[in-house]
Amino acid sequence: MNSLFTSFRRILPLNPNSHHHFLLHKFSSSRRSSPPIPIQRLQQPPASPDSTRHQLTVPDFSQTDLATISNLLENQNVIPGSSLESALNETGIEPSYQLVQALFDRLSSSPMLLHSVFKWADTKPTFTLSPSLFNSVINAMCKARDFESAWSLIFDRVRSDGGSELVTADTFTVLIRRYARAGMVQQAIKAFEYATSYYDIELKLLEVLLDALCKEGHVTEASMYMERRRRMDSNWIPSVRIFNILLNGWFRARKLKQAENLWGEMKEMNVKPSVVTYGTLIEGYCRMRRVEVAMEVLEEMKMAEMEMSFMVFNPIINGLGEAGRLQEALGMMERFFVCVSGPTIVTYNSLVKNFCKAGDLLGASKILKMMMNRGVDPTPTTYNHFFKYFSKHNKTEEGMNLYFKLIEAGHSPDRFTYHLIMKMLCEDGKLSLAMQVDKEMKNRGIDPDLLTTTMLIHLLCRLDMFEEAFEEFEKAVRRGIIPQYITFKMIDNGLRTKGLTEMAKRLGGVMSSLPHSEKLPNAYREVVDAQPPGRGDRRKSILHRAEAMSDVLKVCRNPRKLVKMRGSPRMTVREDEKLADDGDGDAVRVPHESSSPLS
DNA sequence: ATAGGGTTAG
Repeated sequence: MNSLFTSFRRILPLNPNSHHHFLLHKFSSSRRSSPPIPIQRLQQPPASPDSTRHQLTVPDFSQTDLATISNLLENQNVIPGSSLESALNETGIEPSYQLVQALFDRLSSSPMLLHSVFKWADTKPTFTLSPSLFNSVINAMCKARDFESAWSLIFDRVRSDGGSELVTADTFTVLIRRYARAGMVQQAIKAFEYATSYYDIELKLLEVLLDALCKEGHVTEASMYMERRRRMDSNWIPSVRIFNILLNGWFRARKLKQAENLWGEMKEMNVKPSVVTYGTLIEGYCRMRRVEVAMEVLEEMKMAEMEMSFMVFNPIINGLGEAGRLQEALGMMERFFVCVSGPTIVTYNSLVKNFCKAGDLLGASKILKMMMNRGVDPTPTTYNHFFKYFSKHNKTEEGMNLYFKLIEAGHSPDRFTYHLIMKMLCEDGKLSLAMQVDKEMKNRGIDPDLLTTTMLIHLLCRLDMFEEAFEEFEKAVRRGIIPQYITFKMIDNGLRTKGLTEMAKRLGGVMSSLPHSEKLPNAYREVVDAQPPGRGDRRKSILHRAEAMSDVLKVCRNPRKLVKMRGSPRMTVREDEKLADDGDGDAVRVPHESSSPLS
C-alpha cells in the first residue's frame, strides 16, 4: 500500500486544485476500521427444511461417508446403475436425509447416478423419504433433463386414487417450473393439467404455470393459455395475482401494447389492482422509458390510497434520472421522504449514477453526503459510478485520488472497481501503477481475471515490452486463465520482430497446450497485415477492440438473469457455449424432446 | 427461492 502510494505520487503528483478534490473528503467522513477478512466458513451442511425441524438431532452424515460415496460414483460412472447399487450396499453406509441430499447436490448433472443413489437409499428400511427430499429428487432429475425418470418416480408413489404423501402440489410446481425452464411449454401445460385433474390445487398451480412460462420468456403462450381457460368458463374471473403475473411478463418481454391491453381488461373486469399491480406497471413503464406514464400511474395509486414504497419510488427516480431530469428526480425523492419506507441505498445509487452520467460530480457528491448523513453507507456500486465517469473521461488522477481515499476510509473495492481502475491506468499508459494495483487487487482477495490480465498484457505490448508481456502471459496461465488468442498473437508478433524467436517458441508451446480458438477480431488482422507492430494511434484501437472482446467474454453467472433480460433489444447475449453450467447447475438450454408419459 | 424486490450499457 505504501509503495503504491509513493509511486502514485511520483507518477501523478497530487493536484490540490483539481476540480474534483471535494471528493477527497467525502468518503473519509464515514471512516471505519477495515472489515476483517472472513476466515472461518460454515462447516455445516446447508440447512434443509426438514433438518431445521429437528434441530436437536446431531447431524447424521459424516464427511468420510460422503467422500467414500463420491469417490465410488466417480469411478463407476460408466457402469450401469445396477452394479453401482450393489457397490453402494457394500460400503455398509447407512443413508440419511442429509447424506442423500448432499449426494444429490453433487449429482445434479448425472441423472443415472442420481437414480442409483436414490434407489439405494430408498430400499433401506431405516431410510424414510420425506416430501421435501422427494421433491428435491424430482428437481434434480428435471434439472438434468431426465423428466422421464421424474415421472416414473411420481407414478410409483401415487396411489390408485391419485393420493400420495409424497407427491404434493409442490412436486408439480417443481416439474412445471423445470419444464418451462427447459423451454418445453406444452409439457409444462400437460403437467399442470395432469396435476389439477387429481388435486384440488388448481388456482395455485395455475399461477405457478403462468408465472413459470412468463419468467422463462413464453408470455404469449401463457397469455393464450389463460384465454383458453376463459373461453372454457366464461364466468371465470382471473385473480389479481394472475393479472400481475401476466402484466409483469409482458413488460419483461417489452411488449407495451399487450401490457396495456391487459391493464385495460383488468379494469373492465373490475379486478381491483393491488400494490403489486401498481408496482409492476410503474416499474414496467419506467423500463420502457415512459416515466411520464409511470408518474400518472403513481397519482392514480395515490388516489386509490395505496401504500407507496421504494417499490414505486425507486423506478421513477431512476427513470427521471435516466432521462436527465435530475431536478425532478430530487423532487420525487422529497415525496419519498415522507412515506414510511423512505429512500434506500438503491435510490441513492441511482441518483449518484445519473448525476455522474450527466457529468455533474458536484451533484453526485451532494447525494453522497446526503445519504451518509442519513446513515446509509455507500456501497462499491455507489463509488463505481464515479470511477465510471473518471475512466470514461480519462481522468486518471482524480480516479486514483478517489481510490486512495476509499482505501484509507476502509472501504472494499469490488471486482468492477478494479476493472475500471485498471482500464483507466492501462489506457493512460501508467504501467507501474497498473502493476501495483494489480498486485493490491490480489492482496485484497480479488483474483485477477481474464479482463485485467488482458489489459495489462496489452499495455506491455503497446510499450514494446514483449518479454515482460510473455512473463505475465505465463503467470496468467499458471493461475488458470486462458488468455485470448489475440493476446498471444500480439506477444508473438512482438517477440519475432525483436528477434526473440526462442521465447516466441516457448510462447507458442504454452498456447498450444491450452484449449483455444484462433479467431481474431477483423480490426486486428487488418492492422497486423498492413504494418508490423509499432507505435501509433491504430495500436490503441487494437487495445479497445481487445477490451471490447473480453467484455463480451464476461460470463453471466446466473442463467436466470439471462432469461430475465431475454427479448430486450438493448441486450446482446451470446447464447453459446459460454453459458454453460454455473453454481446452480442448470444445464445449457438445448432443444430436447422428452418421452414423458404425457407427451 | 418465485405476484415487484437490482448493478454499474453505446
